[in-house]
Amino acid sequence: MNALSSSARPRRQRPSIYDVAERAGVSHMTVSRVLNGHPNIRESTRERVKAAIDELSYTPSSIARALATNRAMRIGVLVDTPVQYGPNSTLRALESAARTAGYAISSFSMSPDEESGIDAGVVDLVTQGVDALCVIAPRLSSLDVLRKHATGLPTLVVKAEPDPHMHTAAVDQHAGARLATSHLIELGHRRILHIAGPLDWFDARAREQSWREELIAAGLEAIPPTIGDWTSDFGYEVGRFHDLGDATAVFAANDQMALGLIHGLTERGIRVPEDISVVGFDDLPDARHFLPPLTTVRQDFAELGALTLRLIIEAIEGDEGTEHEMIQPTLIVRESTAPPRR
Amino acid sequence: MNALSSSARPRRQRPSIYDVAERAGVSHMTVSRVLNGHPNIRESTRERVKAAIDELSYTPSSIARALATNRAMRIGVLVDTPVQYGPNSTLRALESAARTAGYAISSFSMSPDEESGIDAGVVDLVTQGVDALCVIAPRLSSLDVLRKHATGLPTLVVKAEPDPHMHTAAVDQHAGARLATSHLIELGHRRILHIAGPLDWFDARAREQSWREELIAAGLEAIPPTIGDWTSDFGYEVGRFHDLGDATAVFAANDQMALGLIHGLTERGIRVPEDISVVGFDDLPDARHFLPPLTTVRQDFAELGALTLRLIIEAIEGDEGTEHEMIQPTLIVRESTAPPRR
DNA sequence: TGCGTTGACGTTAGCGCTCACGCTGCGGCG
DNA sequence: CGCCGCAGCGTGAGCGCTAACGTCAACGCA
Repeated sequence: MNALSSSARPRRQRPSIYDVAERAGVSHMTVSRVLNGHPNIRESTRERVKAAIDELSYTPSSIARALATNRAMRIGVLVDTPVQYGPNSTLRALESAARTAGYAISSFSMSPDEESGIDAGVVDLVTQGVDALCVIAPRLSSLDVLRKHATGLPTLVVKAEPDPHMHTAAVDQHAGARLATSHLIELGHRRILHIAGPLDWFDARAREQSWREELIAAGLEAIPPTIGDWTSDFGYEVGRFHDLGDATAVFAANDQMALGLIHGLTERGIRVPEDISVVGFDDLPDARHFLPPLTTVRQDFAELGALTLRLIIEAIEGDEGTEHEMIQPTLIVRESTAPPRR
Repeated sequence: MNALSSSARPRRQRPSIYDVAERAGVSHMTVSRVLNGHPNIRESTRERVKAAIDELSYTPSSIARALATNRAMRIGVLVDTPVQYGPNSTLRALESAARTAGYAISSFSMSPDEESGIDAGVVDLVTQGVDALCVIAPRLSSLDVLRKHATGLPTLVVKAEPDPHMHTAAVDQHAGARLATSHLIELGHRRILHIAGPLDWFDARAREQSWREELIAAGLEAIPPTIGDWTSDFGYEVGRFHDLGDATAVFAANDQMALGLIHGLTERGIRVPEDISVVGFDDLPDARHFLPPLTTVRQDFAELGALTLRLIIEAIEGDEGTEHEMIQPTLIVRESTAPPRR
């Protein structure tokens, strides 16, 4: 220790492990061992140390620990448009799961309007010294960036298709879209439109693709989908102004576009579900109070967060190969769907 | 430097400042100076160092820097129920503002269902070594906990009333509630109900109080408000089952309760706005597509985030007294309000 | 009695930085 | 011509921890 130990430590900052040690009459190393639950510590000393710890109300510095162990116990999360319900919920669930596992989260949000791209995010998080990277709701282009950067960190992407180069976890988007589409088919609909999300999003692609496949499997025609941007504004435009032909049902790629769609249709005098049935995707907490209450596909984000974290930790510790796991969504039938009248 | 410098550094981890120094043929200190933009570096050496930096694609370790400077460049944010639009937007805006100022964010979410209270959050963030604390959308009880813990860190609370002990910033909730209420009064309504948020939330209290005051100032009676929980489910209950007396208008403390309320009213055969006008609070991105599109009070969360960050940084650097600043909300009139028919 | 073993600690070095110095050479000035 | 001063670097030490050893009694066992 240094010379001015017992008396004047310069500024009364947070107490260090040495302060605790001195107070308990042991070496700093013993304190460290107590903190980390090592064996071979006499019960009496352990208690002395613990007493000193809360007399000083000492908290270990995770910064110093990170420097010494080269493990920050921190996971970096890149998340696209976290104002959206899905990404935000996933992030929250992940944060909660991470905390119980002793990990902290650093999230880097990318808005479409900000020009701070995924590159900047990766650099930012690497600088922060995270132990792993997780990407939520990525665009196709994100993966190229990730591959190019080659951080050397374990990386997991939340997407519904496996990837040869990274770990993946997701709610099964394909199954969800099939659920929605087959529900409409079973009700008797033959002309089923789709309002897709931006097709540079994996989730949007998956939903569009499985909608199409389900229609074809039923011997129905897949009219080219309308490509939206996830917003209720866009759904409104479609409902208000687009030519819907002889369609009797619409599968919207998320609840917000479904909401806007219903608004637009209603203004035009088209009733839901009497004239047109509408299915959404996500099950927003408010979807049950839309007018009419929305039939939609529910994703269990809490479970997704837990699953994601589990895979990330496996990747940090083991790092054998690339894993892929999925969670099954469920269909929630409410009042925005009905059999067609014609 | 240590003996095995030039050849075998044990494991090819991230390069350190010494690797850069060696490659540029200077001392580590010179590299540090270049990194921090110190003067008194010859232009030629600066360039050599910069070249070495991106040949090695070196990124400084913010962990080591934090340990050395005792400044983590990190702000800890405690946020209540971040699935809600308001708190989530504030958090995002704060994150974005913080990043451009060179700060990172550690957020600790408290859900009502998790028992991880604010105490746990404070300890967690202090352990992470944050430079300041920020509390978003707090309950009354949170402040007691904060005061009790006495972290010694600069602390800012997002609430509409000044506090003698901490910095505060907020959207002016009182002004917002007055805006909503006076709008209804000006339309000619005399019996104006209020569905409040949980009264242990500062924001809920402020809105309730100013609704009341505005009514009294206009010589109207303030019927005791219904106390809700922010959810559309609750709004639905009220709309569907509560006795509304001879009220012709309702001011809901947030958009979600307004949405549920309209749903409930509609099911009961009460039309909005013909029979009852409804005003919300928040201006959710989807509120313009509710049926009918919702009249509501908009809060500029981006500006709030920027303001909050500015005050926090002032607190970290200066720390004189406690400041309080507010942002003004605006009323967005849409179709859920109209003059009463009687 | 001698010696290995083990429990219960202490000592030292080092993680990647920054801070406070120390040192050198060169220009200027009395 | 001597000396001061400053630009332009380099040298330690130390931030709060942990990993890897060292140490030293007590104990067991042949």
